[in-house]
Amino acid sequence: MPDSILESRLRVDLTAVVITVLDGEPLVLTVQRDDGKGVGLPSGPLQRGHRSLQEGLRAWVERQTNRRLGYVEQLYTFADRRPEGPDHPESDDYQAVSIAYLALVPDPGEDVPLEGRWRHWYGFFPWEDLRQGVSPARTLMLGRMHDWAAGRRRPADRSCRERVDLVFGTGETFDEERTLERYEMLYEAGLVAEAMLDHGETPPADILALPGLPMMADHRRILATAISRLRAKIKYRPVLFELMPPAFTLSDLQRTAEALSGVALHKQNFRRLVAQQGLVEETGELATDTGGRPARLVRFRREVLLERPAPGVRLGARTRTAGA
Amino acid sequence: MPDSILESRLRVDLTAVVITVLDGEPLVLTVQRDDGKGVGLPSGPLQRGHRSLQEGLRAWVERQTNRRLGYVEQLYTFADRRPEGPDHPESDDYQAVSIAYLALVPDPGEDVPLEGRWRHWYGFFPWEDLRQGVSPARTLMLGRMHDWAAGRRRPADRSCRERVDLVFGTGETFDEERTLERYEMLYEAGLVAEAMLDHGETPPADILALPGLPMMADHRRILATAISRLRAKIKYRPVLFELMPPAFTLSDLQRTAEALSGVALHKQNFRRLVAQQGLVEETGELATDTGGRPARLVRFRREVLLERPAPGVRLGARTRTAGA
DNA sequence: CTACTAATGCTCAAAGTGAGCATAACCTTT
DNA sequence: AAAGGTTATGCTCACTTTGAGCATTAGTAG
Repeated sequence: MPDSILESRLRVDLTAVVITVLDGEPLVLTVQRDDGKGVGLPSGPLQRGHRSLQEGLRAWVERQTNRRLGYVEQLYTFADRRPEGPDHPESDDYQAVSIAYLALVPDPGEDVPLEGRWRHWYGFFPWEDLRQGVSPARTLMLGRMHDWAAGRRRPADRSCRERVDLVFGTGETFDEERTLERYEMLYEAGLVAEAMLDHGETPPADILALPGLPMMADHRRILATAISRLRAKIKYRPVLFELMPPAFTLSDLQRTAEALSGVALHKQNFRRLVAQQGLVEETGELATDTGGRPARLVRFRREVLLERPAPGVRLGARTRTAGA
Repeated sequence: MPDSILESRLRVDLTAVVITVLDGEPLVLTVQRDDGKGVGLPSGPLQRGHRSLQEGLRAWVERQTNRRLGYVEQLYTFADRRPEGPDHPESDDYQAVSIAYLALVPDPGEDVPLEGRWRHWYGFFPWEDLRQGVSPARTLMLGRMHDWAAGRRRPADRSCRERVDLVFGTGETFDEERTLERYEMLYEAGLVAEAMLDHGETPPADILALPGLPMMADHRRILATAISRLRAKIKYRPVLFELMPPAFTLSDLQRTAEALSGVALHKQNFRRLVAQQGLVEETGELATDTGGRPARLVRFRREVLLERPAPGVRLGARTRTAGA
């Protein structure tokens, strides 16, 4: 078969995971699709007139959110396939290629009308929030994964159960960066509603009742990709500051880091790392609304971007939580 | 203007950076374009029948190289624009979206006929090889960058010269992961032939005479992206072993690590790190062709992929080279 | 004035890292 | 067979980075 017949032109979509942190809670910008497909990420086709992929995305999101995006980085490119349900037998064609981006905006406030809505990350991934130790949602999902693992024989010498424990982490060994792996494992186990929807089935009530809101198409997977990337990246690039106001306290910074990483951090060590690396400088002012001793206000030293090779906010030790 | 008019369907290309290491030299698979565009990376359109993007790429490269790809990872998605030369005034359309992948194959040997050719990395990026200390090519390019920096006034307080020194590294501070940044800086300075070709001009002889072979379109940039990613990744994922034969010596492994990272490593510390992390196990055999004391042969412990969260080959200290 | 809260300062042991000396086991040459 | 070259491997030691926690400070609320 000559290639020219097989080749096809495709729609190219730009999809945005727009993240912010408000009052210590990580939020993602979502849109509600009219066609009943549910909650999704803002997304639009690459158009003539977009000067570049990233410019296309910026234009697209700014039109929707009325605010300029600061930090934007490409995440991953996915090929959406037509659903393989009974309606589309043997459909071997792509619907679109979708290029996903991660964008960070500082505290959005409530002043600007949004076409779309900020939602909590952990509404979609309740098992990813370990800040208060183990959440009931995490325990429940881990239990379900163990049930699933028990009912499987894997060819590998490592048992499936061990794999689950490794990826989900038992207590101290939770690796916050493996959000995507955890989602994919849950998907494989059929514990997320999308796994059924993708096969054209209606998820049974007991799946829908599990913690974790679904999203349309593969958007929850894209969000998981974004979370994994962001959790890794804050450690070696100063992206955290893209989410901060011009002046902030070290505790604010730590709260933001904890919001994203989903774990509680050791306070003294966190500030030691931030201070040692010269990531911030004092403004000279104090924040008096702390409830305790006033905190010094600091600002990000933009110069470090030019000075140091990998100036991330290394997170340091976590605080030990009883049952985490 | 309604979106539907602006929307366009595009060709989606899959581009592969296929890497191997042979006798301590890092190689990349290239193809020579008939149309006189020069050397490029293997690349082909996404076709109906490809089950996924990655499968498309695998099929595509396997057909060309007659060997299965092992490790494959998505690199980045680029939008190629129509050249803006005099022939295409105001052309505001994309030629294609190109999704680039990084693939690793073990020692290719010479047995299989290739449509394409393995070429040395450092033929395209001579300034990236610091294994023997500073190369003349690096000194030359750094000097040219200094000339360029001297002729510029930047608004930032940091001088342009300091930025150059930071990204290129002076002696001890060379950061091997910043290959892409260095390439982009050279591009900005007009010191790579592509910078002129992209503007429809013929590069003058003195640019073409500079070290570093050009590639067609933005393929050299894609290769730089791959090198940056790979140099970073070997430190926290055991991808190095994708390039090794089933049994190898620790010196072989180190040579491969040095080939990729472009720096010479401290031997004893390198083996300490590899040993401590349990990345390899002994086969019990010895390699007697070392020229000195025979080396123990080891194999990669695939189990570590399941055991440890980030089992990379941390590179450890570099050997101090006189003028590096 | 006291209790409470959060910020900040400081210590200390354990682990990880950079650098280099010393020894072992093979080969080739004398 | 001994000497000398070459590479592999073992080990030490100072220094830095990290994990963890104690102690003190400076506000607010009663």
